Amino acid sequence: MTKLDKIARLAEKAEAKSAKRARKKDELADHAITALKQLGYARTSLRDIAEMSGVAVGTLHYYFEDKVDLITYCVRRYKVGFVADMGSILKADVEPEQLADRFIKGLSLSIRREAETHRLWYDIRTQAMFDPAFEEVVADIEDGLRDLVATFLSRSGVSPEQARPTYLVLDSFFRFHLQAYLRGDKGAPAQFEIEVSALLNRLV
Amino acid sequence: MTKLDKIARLAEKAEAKSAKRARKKDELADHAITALKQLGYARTSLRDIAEMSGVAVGTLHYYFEDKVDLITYCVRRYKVGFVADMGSILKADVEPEQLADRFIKGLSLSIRREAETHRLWYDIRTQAMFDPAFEEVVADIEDGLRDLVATFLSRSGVSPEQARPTYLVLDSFFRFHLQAYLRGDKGAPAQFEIEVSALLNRLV
DNA sequence: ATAAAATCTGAACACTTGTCCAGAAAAAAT
DNA sequence: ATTTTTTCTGGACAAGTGTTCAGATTTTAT
Repeated sequence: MTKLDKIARLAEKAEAKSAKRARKKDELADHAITALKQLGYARTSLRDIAEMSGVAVGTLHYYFEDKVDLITYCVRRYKVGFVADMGSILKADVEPEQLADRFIKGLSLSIRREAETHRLWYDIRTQAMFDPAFEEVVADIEDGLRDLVATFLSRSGVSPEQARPTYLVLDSFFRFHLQAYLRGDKGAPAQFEIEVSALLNRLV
Repeated sequence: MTKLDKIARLAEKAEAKSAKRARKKDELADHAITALKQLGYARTSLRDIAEMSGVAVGTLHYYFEDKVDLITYCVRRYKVGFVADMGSILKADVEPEQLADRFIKGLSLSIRREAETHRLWYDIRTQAMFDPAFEEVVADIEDGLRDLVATFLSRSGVSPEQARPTYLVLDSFFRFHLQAYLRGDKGAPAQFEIEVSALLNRLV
């Protein structure tokens, strides 16, 4: 066995190790998210998360620097997933007309399915107004969302300059009907579809 | 002195007393707001507020039921003032063309002048997604804001049905540029004016 | 089988939180 | 001037917070 082989073997081991650690981090983050989306950022303690994960408090600190590190990791993880989900809708080969419809339906479905997770996003986004520790992750995610809208618009033949304003408009309707849905208004997602369709038709 | 006179006198006293109490409540609330807008809902303790008011913690409980009561009182108080301010702009006798301009300028000025207070509003609005105790005050204020937009639209000759969607759009731009402004982007309010003007011109 | 390294535990720490309340201080009524 | 009522104080309380860390446990390497 040459020296290079040895080094390669060691590198492999190290990688496998950090991959395992990453998997465990994600596993913990997933449990943390289930806790966070129920209680919100301020009301969720590390003990809540530890209990939810079936793990001792110390373990959380073994994997995450501190509470902020844990929470930003969680938010990033979930929102990346959301952007990917919505992105896959746009990748499917569909006619431009159907595209907008699918996009909107995807969003309204997400209100129904992931209402609690989305409210966590709005919680963190608001926290960022007070705590600079959240500024970066919020800006990153908001960029991702804007890009998502940009690809949607470019596929619909609209100038990409409209990405930011369109994102903002979509977001405000999304947030409003999410709020209504959380308050018990089961018809909110359908209403969301109607109102946003009307708005996009005027734009596209 | 007749018996009726006596009763009237007593009623007067009672009224003066409760008026005095109301004034003191408002005084405390104003101090509380200065604390809340710096730290946000979750991070502001009753001790912070007490210190800011130059008063002992017990005094706060003498005037307010509990923390939620105090905070909702504060939010209501400040937002009512904001709606009144904006409403007075609409009451002035101006041409419809100037109206939109004035309205937008008023909003952008408020970003500059009351940035911290507005972020408190967004904080509470998000809290309402988790804590039903805030649902009522948030719904009330949001109704007030929608009505504000409605009167603006009716003066501009736009169907009042557009009030809700227009409010949502204005809100999203307001929130976004407020966030940018708080992050240090001094040009955000001006940008807000430009973007919203473009949007309203298309609508009006 | 043994040693070493990584993983995990949960008690302990120092601190903060909202709330309560006996009693002091001030104001109002008599 | 005296009593009654209102207003206010600030210490005490129980519960909860994030963080630390010595040591137990498990996994990995030799």
